[in-house]
Amino acid sequence: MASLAHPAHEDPDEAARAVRAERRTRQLLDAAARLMDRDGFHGVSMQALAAEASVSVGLIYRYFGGKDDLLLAVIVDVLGSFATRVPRSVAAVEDPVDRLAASFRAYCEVIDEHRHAAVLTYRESRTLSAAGRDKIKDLEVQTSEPLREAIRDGMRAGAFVPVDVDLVAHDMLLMAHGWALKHWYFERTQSFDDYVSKQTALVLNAILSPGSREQHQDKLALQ
Amino acid sequence: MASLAHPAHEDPDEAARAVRAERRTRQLLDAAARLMDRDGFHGVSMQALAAEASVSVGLIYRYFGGKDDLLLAVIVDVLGSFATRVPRSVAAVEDPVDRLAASFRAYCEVIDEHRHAAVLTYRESRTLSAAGRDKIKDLEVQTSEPLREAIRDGMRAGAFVPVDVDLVAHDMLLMAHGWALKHWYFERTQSFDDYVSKQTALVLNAILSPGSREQHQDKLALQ
Amino acid sequence: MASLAHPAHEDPDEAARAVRAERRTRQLLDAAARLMDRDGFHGVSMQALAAEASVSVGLIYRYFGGKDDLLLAVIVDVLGSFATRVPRSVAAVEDPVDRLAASFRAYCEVIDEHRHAAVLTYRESRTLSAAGRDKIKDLEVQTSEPLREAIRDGMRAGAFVPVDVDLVAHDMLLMAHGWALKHWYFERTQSFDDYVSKQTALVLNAILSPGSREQHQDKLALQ
Amino acid sequence: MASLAHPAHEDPDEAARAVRAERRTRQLLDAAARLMDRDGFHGVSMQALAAEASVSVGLIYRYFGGKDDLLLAVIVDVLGSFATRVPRSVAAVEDPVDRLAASFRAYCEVIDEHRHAAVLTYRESRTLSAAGRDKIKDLEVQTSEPLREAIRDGMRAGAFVPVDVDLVAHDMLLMAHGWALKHWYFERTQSFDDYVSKQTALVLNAILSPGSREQHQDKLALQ
DNA sequence: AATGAATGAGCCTTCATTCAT
DNA sequence: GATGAATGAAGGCTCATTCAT
Repeated sequence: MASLAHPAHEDPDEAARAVRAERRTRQLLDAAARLMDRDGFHGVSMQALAAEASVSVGLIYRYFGGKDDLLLAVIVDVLGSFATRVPRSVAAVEDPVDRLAASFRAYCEVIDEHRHAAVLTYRESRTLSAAGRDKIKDLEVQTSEPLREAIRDGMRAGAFVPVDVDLVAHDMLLMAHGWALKHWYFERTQSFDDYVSKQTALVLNAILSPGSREQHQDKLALQ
Repeated sequence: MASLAHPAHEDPDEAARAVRAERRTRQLLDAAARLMDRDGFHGVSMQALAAEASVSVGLIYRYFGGKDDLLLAVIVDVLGSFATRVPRSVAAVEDPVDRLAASFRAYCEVIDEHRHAAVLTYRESRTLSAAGRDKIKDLEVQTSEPLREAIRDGMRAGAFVPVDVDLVAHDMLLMAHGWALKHWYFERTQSFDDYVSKQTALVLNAILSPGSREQHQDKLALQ
Repeated sequence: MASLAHPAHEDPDEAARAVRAERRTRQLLDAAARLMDRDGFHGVSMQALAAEASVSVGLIYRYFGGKDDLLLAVIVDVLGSFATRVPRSVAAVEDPVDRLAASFRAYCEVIDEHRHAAVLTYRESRTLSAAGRDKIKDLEVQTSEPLREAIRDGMRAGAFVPVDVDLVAHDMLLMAHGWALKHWYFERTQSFDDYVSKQTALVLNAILSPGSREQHQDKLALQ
Repeated sequence: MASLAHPAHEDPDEAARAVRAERRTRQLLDAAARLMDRDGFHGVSMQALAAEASVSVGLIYRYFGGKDDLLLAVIVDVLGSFATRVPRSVAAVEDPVDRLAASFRAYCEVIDEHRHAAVLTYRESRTLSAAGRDKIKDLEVQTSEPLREAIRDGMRAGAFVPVDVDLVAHDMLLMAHGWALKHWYFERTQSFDDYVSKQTALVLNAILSPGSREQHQDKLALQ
């Protein structure tokens, strides 16, 4: 915000400060995600967080309004990764079917990387204020837009049979989160790649129109 | 002691006491599920719980070892409903495809009825002791057995194409829980029945073998 | 009290009741002493006590006014043992020196038998009400009277040199209690008999008049 | 960290902090001893203690692990006084008899000054953890070493007749504690000095060898 | 006389938050 | 900006005591 008022190129001090602030924020966000994943939101004390991030307790309050605020920030931060990463992975893909597959894979990758924070959405949502919860719901809907778009495009192009777009997108998101939620179960029996491929195959088998099946034969193996 | 004089099943005192204890347990379990669903495990104080259940704080500790123990009991209680209800709903169904559909519907029904407690599994698992977590994992696996069995039978009978049984069962469980997890989202756009029918259709479209599709035509509508 | 109003031989019911009450009281007092010795007054709950004594919690309140009252009763009970046992052990002993030795031995024996409760006097005195504390102080003074009397008689007879009677009696009481207080230390190096003999020898060496030493030679060995 | 830039003994920050911490610890230890003496360990609540020490409840936990830990610290603190004060009072005394007398007087003085805390050893030992109890036993043994040494030296030099060193030392310790334990009784009849002199006389009368009595005539008056 | 379910005040402890330095 | 000592409200839990049966 400050950087909007005083453009960086006019005040080197300001700029340096902004950079430092950015770094601090990252440092805290990462430490928080790490700890909250391990011990749950309520299992992490501000003092433990300060220790993990190697700062003083007081400093956390310079960057975040309080513990709840921090939780919200952590969750928003992950959801932000989807908004950044997924469109990037999909930008060049024309074919809607390939795009759906690529989006799904991108989701799964982000979740795999943030397995920490991904589950926080499920676990700690009740902790947030109504306002925070609404913000997250919005972001979740926004975030799954690439999936919905691919499905809609595919339907329009006749590659997919007509389906309830929201429902299918929701299922795919659930499948992506499933990797984090039931990681304890699947990690013993299959690799991340197996998981993604098989789930993609299931979805495509369910919604691909008869005429498109041959073209995407390679993505339909269920086992 | 009394049971030596009068066999346990006849002793009116013993029996009356057991009944009262049962009622208390239910009363507490229900109040706990209700409150924990609304405020999260950590958002519920034992005093608030006592008030909700209209008992004193101390009494809770006669029936449960502590707050953690109570959470575990609430979760186990729901999982127990699956073990009781699902097999009953499915007992008479011969055809594996119908059985899969019926099982899924039964799961969804139980979850719909226990929407409170169902999400606790996701939200509060980190709170549990390692032992408690293991117990729940076991129960979850046991609980999803009817789904897996139907899928296996269907595959053997040629009704389903070959699939990763665990994965498909897991996806269906996720879909069932999805009704509770994203209830805030779907309740505005569709009824419980719609949700179940469409999800069933998606699964069957994905795994039904070409030869069986005609026979189950009525369950394949995706919209 | 009731038995004073209605002499036992006139009302067999009353008598039987009194006997049962007596037995209950003993049962509770013993259980309390046992448990309080092991876990300290505050470490014993009324429910634990009830269990140890194989009665219900409520019943304890029929016999004692409450927990504090029970503690007082336990302590008074032990102090009562002194009043009963010590004079009996000493009744026939004429010689003041022998009487002092016999009294001391009797004290030590009672303490050894009630090692449980003996330490309660030291440990839990602060728990008692002022009234209770005063009662115990009185009993303690009364209780040590045999020692003081022997010392006084011995001084009068010329067997002991002139000493501060109260102080010597107090020291001997302390020595007797020392067996309970430091039992953990001495039990490894000496028997009860050794302890009593040596302590007696120390006292006699300290206060025996020169002219009486020869006569009590056998009680003066310090090692 | 600071100590890397400025050696610990020069760093004013570090030093100031240490001093403040020291002061706090004293403040808490003293308040605890005072209150626990008056009301017993279990009679003192952490809130009452905080009030007495004029700090917040939470602060106590920065300095001590908990209530039990604090009790242990109070006791260790007193026992530490013995280890510091007694040897100092005795350092220059050559003659074993004088040394024994001086040690005993020093013990009594420390106890008189810490009358509060001294009795805690007797009263609350059962409250401590096994580890804490062991630590205290060790310290008690260590602490009484000056007495034992003086007795041994005196025996070797022929000033004392042969005695059970441990037992005599134990008795003297008991006598010293007696001043605190039965203070309510003796304070009415005699001064601290009287108490110490008479007790010393009793011990010396008991164990001084015939040949040394004349030389220590002045310390043998029993009344 | 006896039971034991039920109560609720009060305790120890934690931890989000503040503020003087 | 940064620190960390200090605060105190609130939570989980225990247990002496009561009372309907």
